[in-house]
Amino acid sequence: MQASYDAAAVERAAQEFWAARRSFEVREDPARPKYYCLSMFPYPSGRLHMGHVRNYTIGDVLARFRRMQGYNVLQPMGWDAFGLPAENAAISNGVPPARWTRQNIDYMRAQMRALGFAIDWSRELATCDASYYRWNQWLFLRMLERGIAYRRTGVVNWDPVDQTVLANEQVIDGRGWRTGAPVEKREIPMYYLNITRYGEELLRALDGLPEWPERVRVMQANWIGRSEGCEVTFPWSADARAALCDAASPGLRVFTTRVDTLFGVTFLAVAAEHPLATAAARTRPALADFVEACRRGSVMEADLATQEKKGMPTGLHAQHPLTGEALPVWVANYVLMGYGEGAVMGVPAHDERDFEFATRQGLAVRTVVVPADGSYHEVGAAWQPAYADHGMTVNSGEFCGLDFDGAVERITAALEERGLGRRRVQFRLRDWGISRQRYWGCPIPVIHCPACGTVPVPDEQLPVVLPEDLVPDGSGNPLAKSAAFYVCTCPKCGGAARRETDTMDTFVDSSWYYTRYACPDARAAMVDARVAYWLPVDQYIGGIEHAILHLLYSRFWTRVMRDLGEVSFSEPFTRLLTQGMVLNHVYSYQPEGGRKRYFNPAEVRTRRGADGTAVYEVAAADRGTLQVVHEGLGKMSKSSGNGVDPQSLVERYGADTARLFTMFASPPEQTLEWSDEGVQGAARFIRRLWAAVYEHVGAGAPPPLQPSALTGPQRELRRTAHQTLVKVADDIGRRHNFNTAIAAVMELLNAVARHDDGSDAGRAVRHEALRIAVLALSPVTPHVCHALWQALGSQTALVDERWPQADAEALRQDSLDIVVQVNGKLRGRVTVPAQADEATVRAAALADEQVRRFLADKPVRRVIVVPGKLVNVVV
RNA sequence: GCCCGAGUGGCGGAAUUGGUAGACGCAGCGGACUCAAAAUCCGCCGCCCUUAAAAGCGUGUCGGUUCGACUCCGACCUCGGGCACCA
Repeated sequence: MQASYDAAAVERAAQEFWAARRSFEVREDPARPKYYCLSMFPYPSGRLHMGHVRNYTIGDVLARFRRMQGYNVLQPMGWDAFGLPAENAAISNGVPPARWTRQNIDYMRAQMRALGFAIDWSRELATCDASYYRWNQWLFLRMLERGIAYRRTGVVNWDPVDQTVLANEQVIDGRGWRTGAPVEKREIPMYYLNITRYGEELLRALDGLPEWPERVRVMQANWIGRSEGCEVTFPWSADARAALCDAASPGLRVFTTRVDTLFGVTFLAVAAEHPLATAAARTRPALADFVEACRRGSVMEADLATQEKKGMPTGLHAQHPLTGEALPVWVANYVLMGYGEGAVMGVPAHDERDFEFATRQGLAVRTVVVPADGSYHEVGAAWQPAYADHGMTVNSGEFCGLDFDGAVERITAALEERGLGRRRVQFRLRDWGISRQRYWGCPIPVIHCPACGTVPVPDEQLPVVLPEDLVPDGSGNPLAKSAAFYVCTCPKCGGAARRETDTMDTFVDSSWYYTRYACPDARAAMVDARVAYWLPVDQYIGGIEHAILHLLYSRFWTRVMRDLGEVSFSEPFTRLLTQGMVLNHVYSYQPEGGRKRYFNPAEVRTRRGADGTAVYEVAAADRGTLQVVHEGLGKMSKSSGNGVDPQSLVERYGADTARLFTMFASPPEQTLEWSDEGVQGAARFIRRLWAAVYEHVGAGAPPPLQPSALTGPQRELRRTAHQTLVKVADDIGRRHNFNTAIAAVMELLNAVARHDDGSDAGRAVRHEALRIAVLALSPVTPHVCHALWQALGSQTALVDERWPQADAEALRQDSLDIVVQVNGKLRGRVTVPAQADEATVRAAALADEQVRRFLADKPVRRVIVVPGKLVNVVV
């Protein structure tokens, strides 16, 4: 054994050992319990960032721990290889996305190997491989057959200068990112997946995911947004009927959850895209301008929700379904075409948005619900949240004096009788639009024939292969300009036809990759029998930012596969761990009138200024130093220039130090603050562990441990070691708090360092303690532990070692320290035998001198004894 | 705007089911070793008042429940994630 720790040599040796033994390649083994441990696959952006290191280290710790517990552990890895950044790179440097992506994958794979993850690389896949995405296409065709996939128009961001569709990310302050032109909305035909068909099931099944974080389930439930309400038809007045020229339309249909407020309706409002708005705009230029104005701006919900509530009357009317009153119909920008019917009934007295709108437009406010406690009888001039509460109906004709449930029931019945309403469940969840007008994605397998219409590509012609030599230039999809791609013959009539040039949303790729890992080489089918052994995923690890979309789409896609008989489970991920972001300090400098520049914290030096406050400086290229501003902590990102390159970290300290620091600095669900000093602390601990083993081994092999013949301090160290075993297993296996598991091993090493005992028994106890420390830390720092395990004289490889049971005899305690409080304040401590009963503990507490001082001569009113912990004396 | 989180010493964090607030680490201070520095080892380290001890105060703010609250409840403030075409 080397006297000093050489991370590079230790890590190379361990990785070569694992590679030669193919330690992490796994097969189905029905005799052993399986554990499928999966981290979200990365987008191959070029290099790993610290978020990846954190994500994959968490997964690796869990995978290695479960392996030690005897599970047959699968930990695969792959690449979410389609997406926008490859096109952006192509625009700026002319390299085809395929080449850029594959180079990035090669580089990042090497980085991952250097970090020593226990990955079965034989299962690696990339979503840009035709052998993978052909099954996206195959399943899409099955969905098309069943009506789960369908075509309709949808709204997109349109850059009028580049003549291209923009992603939300490419819209900055309502303008195109490259052209700066104001973005417009445009309706184009797109493919949708009918996820709302599964809305009810996706919502209910959340209850069957007890090992998902509560907040993720809540977010998904809110996203699905099931609400029970009523669909109400307001019959057209003559003016609206005339304008619409649609005899089939009986009236304006709205959805409401508050049909109890029906008598408070003073106006109706429709979205700018609603057919009535279009019809009314034909004869009213001002309204046409307003509708046109609503079409400008982005399609993002956050923008729509924060914009000023504007509206304009259509001049048309519809009739109240029960009173026949003529109600004005407005166009309002806060009504969304995508939700419900694209029209709402306006009840200013009992809905905050309607109240704001009515106040601004001078529309009437009619109170129809009052609280049971009589706290108000009339809605006032300023909005109060209580106005939206359920209460008792008033001013509602024959429906007065009813509570919410009663009013809903009777009013709905009255509407049903007239054929103007019915109960309905409405979801906030919308169908999933998967068409992207982009090149670097999975082609949608349909053909447009002038004679036959839209024709699915026959299965035997799959995959529709994406050509890999095209280079996007920012002016639209190059597939749409590539005759070699789009010119084809119709599979039905054999005539000339045009291939669909839209590609699929990359969320499709990531909706089932975890299933394919079970059988990455299956050629004849999407999945095969091996899936039944490995799936569902036992532990999924990834960023909280995926809490809704990716996880919901995966749950949906899995159900579609289930209904097609491809898999037999409904939920793909049994346990979910959502890791927090990695943060670092942000430093910037903005010259007057110039552009703000960011500086990496590694370049910034801190010193005390004349007044004692911190001054931050960087060395300027030309002369002297430049004073920069500390903006606080921010997510590590290219744009803030505050990233830490894992590569240089591994080169400087080794993979184990990188892994140890990221696991120790904070619990996985919380944000992680980068700290160079913390990294050094992690490196220091590994050196200390190495030195302790080196020193111990240098004294020769100790004799076998005789547990029954130990001194007090020897028993104490042994107890600490076995307690550590229990705590680390619980912290890693149940709590996923790796930071406290590591702290426990640090405490054990501190105890070993204090254990200054050269006797045979003392050395035997130390030997056991060091073995336990190395074993317990091995999921986190596998390389150095691999070497130390050998140094401690083990015949077996650590990677094949089992997690030992703690020795109950070693854990046993003879006496306990009990805390004594007087009126809830800590006043003393007493030591009692471990078996002492409540009366003994109580007597010992009351007899304690410190305690008696605080009791003085006051009568004891009550004594609370918490067994094994504390006594509280109340006076 | 809507939905979901988080706030504890100089710093990262610990306190697992309502029961000792500050484990472990970082930084700092003092000491040992060294010609010296680095590394390493030992000790101290919430605030306040103190020679010291003891007392008092203390988990974003305000209020409540309880013998007892970082933990539960209500209101507020600040920071972060998501909002359907970034992944």
